[in-house]
Amino acid sequence: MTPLVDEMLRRALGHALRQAQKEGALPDFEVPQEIPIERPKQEDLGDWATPVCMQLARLARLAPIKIAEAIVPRLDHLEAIGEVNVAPPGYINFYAAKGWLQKQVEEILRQGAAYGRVDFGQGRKVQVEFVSANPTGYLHMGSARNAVLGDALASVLEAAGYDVQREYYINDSGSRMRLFYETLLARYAQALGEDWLVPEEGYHGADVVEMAQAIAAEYGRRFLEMPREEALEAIGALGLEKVIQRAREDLALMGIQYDGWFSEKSLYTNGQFERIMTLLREGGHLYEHDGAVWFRATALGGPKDEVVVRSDGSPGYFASDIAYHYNKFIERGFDTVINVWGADHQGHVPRMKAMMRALGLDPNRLIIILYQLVTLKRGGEIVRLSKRTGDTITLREVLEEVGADAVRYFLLSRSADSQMEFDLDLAKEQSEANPVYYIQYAHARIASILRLARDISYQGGDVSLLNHPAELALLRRMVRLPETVKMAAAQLAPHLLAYYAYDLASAFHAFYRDCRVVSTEPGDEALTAARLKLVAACKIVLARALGLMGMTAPEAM
RNA sequence: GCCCCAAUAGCUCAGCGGAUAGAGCAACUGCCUUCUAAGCAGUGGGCCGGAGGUUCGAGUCCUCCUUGGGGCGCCA
Repeated sequence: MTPLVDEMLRRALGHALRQAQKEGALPDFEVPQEIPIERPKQEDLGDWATPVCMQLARLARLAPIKIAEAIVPRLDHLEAIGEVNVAPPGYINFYAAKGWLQKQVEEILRQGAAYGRVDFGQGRKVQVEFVSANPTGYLHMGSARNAVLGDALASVLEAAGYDVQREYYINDSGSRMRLFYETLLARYAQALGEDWLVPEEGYHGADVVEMAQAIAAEYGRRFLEMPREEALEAIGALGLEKVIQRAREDLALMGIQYDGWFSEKSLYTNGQFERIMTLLREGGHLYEHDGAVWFRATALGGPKDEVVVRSDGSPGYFASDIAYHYNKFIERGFDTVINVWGADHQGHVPRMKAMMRALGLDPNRLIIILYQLVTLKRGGEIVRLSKRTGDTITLREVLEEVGADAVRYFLLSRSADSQMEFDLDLAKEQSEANPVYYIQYAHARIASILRLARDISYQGGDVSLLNHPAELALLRRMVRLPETVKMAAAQLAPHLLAYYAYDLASAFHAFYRDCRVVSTEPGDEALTAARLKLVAACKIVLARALGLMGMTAPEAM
């Protein structure tokens, strides 16, 4: 675990405030629970700052500057902090101690890939469920943002000290699947020369055609010779398997590995659904109307009641969701569950919260991350994404065209609730001047330096020689990884990583220009060793930031 | 009609209620005999959609309006 400077400052400030009150330098007032610590916008104003004295001015009935002057002499000494000063209208500014910055090089090298881990989550069990697209065809570009967000969020939470499980929910039950199976059977028949029609509401994409052709090639006319229901079931099972297999492959191409794939159907075959219905009925949350079973969501803050079991006896997807979340919280014991959904599912959120209350669970333990939909552009035209009309661009196509790293970076560098355009042509054209390469290039440059210095031993390098402004500026960026991880976890905002990584790369490139690492000048051996240590540590931090975003850190470009 | 998200530089977007609002792309000017020029240094570019309000302090919070996206099914 890496200790966080901002937390140490908070403690020191709280202590100093109380001390000043005890000694009569400040009047009695309640010391705020959370003392704000910020990063000043301009570097010359310090590495950390607190505006707390402005907030306290009214409570203390003193000028902010006076409060600051009472606090500063009573601050505990912190190894990380050098100079402390007071600036109008009442800021306390803290400057990182040079010796501490230099020492972080050793610390980063010692921690290696573990650098940046913080103890924010305290081991709490969190599940991140993401993508979970209906298995009615290949994953398309619309799922990419979900995949990237969910995976990066999971990585960030892991680094922040949570016990994280990544899960994919397979919606292998319900009316959509029926349509998919019917489409597949029709396409299969077509592949065998039969004159079948794809259902009007079915899936008209090329992916189903492809799967049907593969099945026809492998199994021949077998499914045409069975009764329709039997054929649907048999070919459906094959289709589902192909879709899931393809999803696994596509996600693996982006470096995404799940811990669990959860089948919706299993909720019905193992009695889970029946148990939860009994539970809800006993709790008085269900009633019958027009032959359907309804959930009384309005009694629990929902905008309207919801159908759980349709009048034809088939459970709706909300029924599954209730059973599924019961399983997550009660049976598997997650403290928090995060579901990543497209904004087109926003209407489900209130009923999910109502469901939590019905299960006797704190609704805040279920966090739904809604991300705004991505509009895809090609040739200046907006591509409408719809699985059913078949007007799609598959995730695979985009990965092959643009590359996984670029897809991840672009989709990750915007906050979830901003709508965004993804211009395929632009992403390809600009790939040379792309931020992705800018960051990766920094990593590759370091790798190249370390290759050149292969025979130089720098273990004993003296970090106190790192005094050049560019070296210290780089160090200042490097040591921000832990707090960036914490902030990204606290705000569930992995896009902060994208900006951090860019900043870090930028500091490295500036350093690279100003400071020669491997020097052939006689007498430079000690400085060379120190700088090799610095860049080796920087490489670790860059790789870590890239890794958290699921991007590769190339050794050469 | 009601609900959710957004609106910041020409374009794409950052900006945890605090100091002089930032970055990339695009435009313009310089820099490769030395560890990768996919780089560096610099210039120009802003009534932070509009109107009120809260606050010592608002791009950030609240209300209303405008514009764009998405919801409001016995679909998911």
